[in-house]
Amino acid sequence: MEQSDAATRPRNGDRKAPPTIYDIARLTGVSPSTVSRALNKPGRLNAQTERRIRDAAAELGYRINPMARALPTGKTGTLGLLVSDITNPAYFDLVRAAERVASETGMTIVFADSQESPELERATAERLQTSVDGLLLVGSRLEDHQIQDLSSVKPLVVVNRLVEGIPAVIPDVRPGITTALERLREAGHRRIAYLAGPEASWMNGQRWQHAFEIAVQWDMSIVEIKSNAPTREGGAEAFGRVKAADVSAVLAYNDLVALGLLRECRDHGLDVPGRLSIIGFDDIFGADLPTPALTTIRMPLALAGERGIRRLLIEIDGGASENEAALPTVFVDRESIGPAA
Amino acid sequence: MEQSDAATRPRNGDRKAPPTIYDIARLTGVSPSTVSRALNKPGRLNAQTERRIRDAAAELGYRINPMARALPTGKTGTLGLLVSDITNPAYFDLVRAAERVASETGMTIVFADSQESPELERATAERLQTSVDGLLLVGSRLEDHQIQDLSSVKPLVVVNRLVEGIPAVIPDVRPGITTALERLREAGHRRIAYLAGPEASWMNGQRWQHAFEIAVQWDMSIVEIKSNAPTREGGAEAFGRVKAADVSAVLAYNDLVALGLLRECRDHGLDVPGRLSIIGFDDIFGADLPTPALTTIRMPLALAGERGIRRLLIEIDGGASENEAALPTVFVDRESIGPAA
DNA sequence: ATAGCGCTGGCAATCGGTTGACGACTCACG
DNA sequence: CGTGAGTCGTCAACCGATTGCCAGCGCTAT
Repeated sequence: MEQSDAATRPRNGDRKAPPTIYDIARLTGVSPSTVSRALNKPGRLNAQTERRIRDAAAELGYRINPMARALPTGKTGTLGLLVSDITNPAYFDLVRAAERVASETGMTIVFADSQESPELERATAERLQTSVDGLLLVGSRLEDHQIQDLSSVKPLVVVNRLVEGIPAVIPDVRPGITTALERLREAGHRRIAYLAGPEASWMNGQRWQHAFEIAVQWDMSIVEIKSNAPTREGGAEAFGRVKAADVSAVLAYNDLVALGLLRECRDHGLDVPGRLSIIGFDDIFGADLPTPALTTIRMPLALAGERGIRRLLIEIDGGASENEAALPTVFVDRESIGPAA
Repeated sequence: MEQSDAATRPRNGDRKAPPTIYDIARLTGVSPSTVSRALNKPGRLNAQTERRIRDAAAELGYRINPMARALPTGKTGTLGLLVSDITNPAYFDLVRAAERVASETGMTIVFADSQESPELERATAERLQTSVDGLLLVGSRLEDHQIQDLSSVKPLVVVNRLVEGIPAVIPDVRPGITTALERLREAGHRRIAYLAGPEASWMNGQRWQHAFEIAVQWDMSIVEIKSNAPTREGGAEAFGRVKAADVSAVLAYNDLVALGLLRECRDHGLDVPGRLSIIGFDDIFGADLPTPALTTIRMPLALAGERGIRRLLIEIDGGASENEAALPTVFVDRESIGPAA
């Protein structure tokens, strides 16, 4: 592999310091405070002076130093985004949407992943808090009081989680689950299983609870099957228990475990959807790839990311909290469900 | 959906200012500068004084204010990560590895996505540069001179790209492509196609160039087929042109286009690998999901992310640049190639 | 003529740390 | 007992912006 020549590459010492408002002030013969006003209090100054200063700033290629501004104002222009597991494709769209909204409003996203570890999540959250204006916690595995503590330091919004006293953006899983169970019922399924996610996940609780209620209401039997991890491996590993449960359909915590289970079924020659129907959750990238393509319940995660950031911005401004319309989930029927065996 | 009660939620005014070194100084009866030294120059002070100060700091729950530190030192403790498209699963592992290494060394990652737009990439890079110690550009779509300009402002490392005078981390595509074409040749393929990626992508050039050289060397014919976008849609859209090209195998720019093409073949009843063999690039999440599972060339992207950040840290320290061992790609044989029709 | 006002722009303090220079103090040694 | 070498902690300047307060100016209204 070719290597760049150290002699021609700019070393740290070579880089010239970027221009400051003092440079502009000197160039235009005004004081630094006037420059500051010209740049961020339009109208406060004489129009000509302002023009002159702006031109000089443009000419020098001036860019404000966010650190220097942060000191007196206390605003860093930065938002923290903390997700439980970045390698879960479910978060891709959320992250991107969040990043887009943030940069549209001139904010910068600092980003971290807690790798499903509550310890790491707490430590990271605390570290980030010193340098951001607010924090967006997605799929937090912390306990309620820990989240409340964090919220007493800096504005904070949670996504996929409900905590007393904390602003939240939460998709409503009910419509998706209702439709899904309706379809299963129409197809003759009477015994189904819920393949669970992490216990620390609030969203897992929601999914189980609603599936349970609806199943009971419709006279279907439902059992909860544990999984080791909310990943494809976790789903594959649960195969034996699913088989032993003697159910005709499985609703999985998320698409990752559904995909893992689906693959394991294929490898063991268990026909899906002939012998077993499988429904996932999230509608992640790749859910439509296998044969049969995965039937799933789509979470509006890009929207959740956008709403989360907007909500956080309002929170930072000290704005009033308004009730939000719920973000509905939708059932996406593909190929992994069929008539009960 | 339940809504949190605005009255009980901490509003901005409620939050108390975090402790500063001045608070610690007052508490322990020393001067602020002594506190500063106690905290970052271990050994510079009397052991007892240092102890007393550290204890007081711990008791107050002191956390350093990164902005305040950044001002005199010029070091923000932050690294910028700019990828061409965050929704490409290829980058997930890279991003996560980068984040992990960064936080191990106490750095924070600020993260942005340029959505395949050079304009946006440049603007974002410039904006980030004011608040980071260095920038990692992954799969940049900028022109060489633009990258060089950026590099003259702050330390910068590129991944998946080679630019004169700029430190780079680059997987070596040769081994993977060589093995792949070897297999195709053994399987009797003589006419193959390269389904191309974005012209602004240096990596696309590499892949084409090496595939071309090796094909020529082995007396296989090879044609380049354009695609609209490096996505599944782009791959699907190229189906007609692939069919018209009368080749028995396709090497795709990346797994996304390979997957798109594969799906389109299935939908049109073109047997893969019976009538057409397909090889992807990257080995992204989901490549093993379809039937047939996608044969591909794996890029060591997590490793690239890690190396990229380490290299950047060295660059920031003004350290000497050392030649790096190349990161080899490996051929992952799954189910999408077979004997030539 | 003068008080009063709005418009402009400067002064200086401030945010929270970092760091070079320096003085006070201790101690050993000749 | 005087001196030189360390050791320890303080002083004060500084990083780059923001902002409350004030002064000078020209103008109008009384």
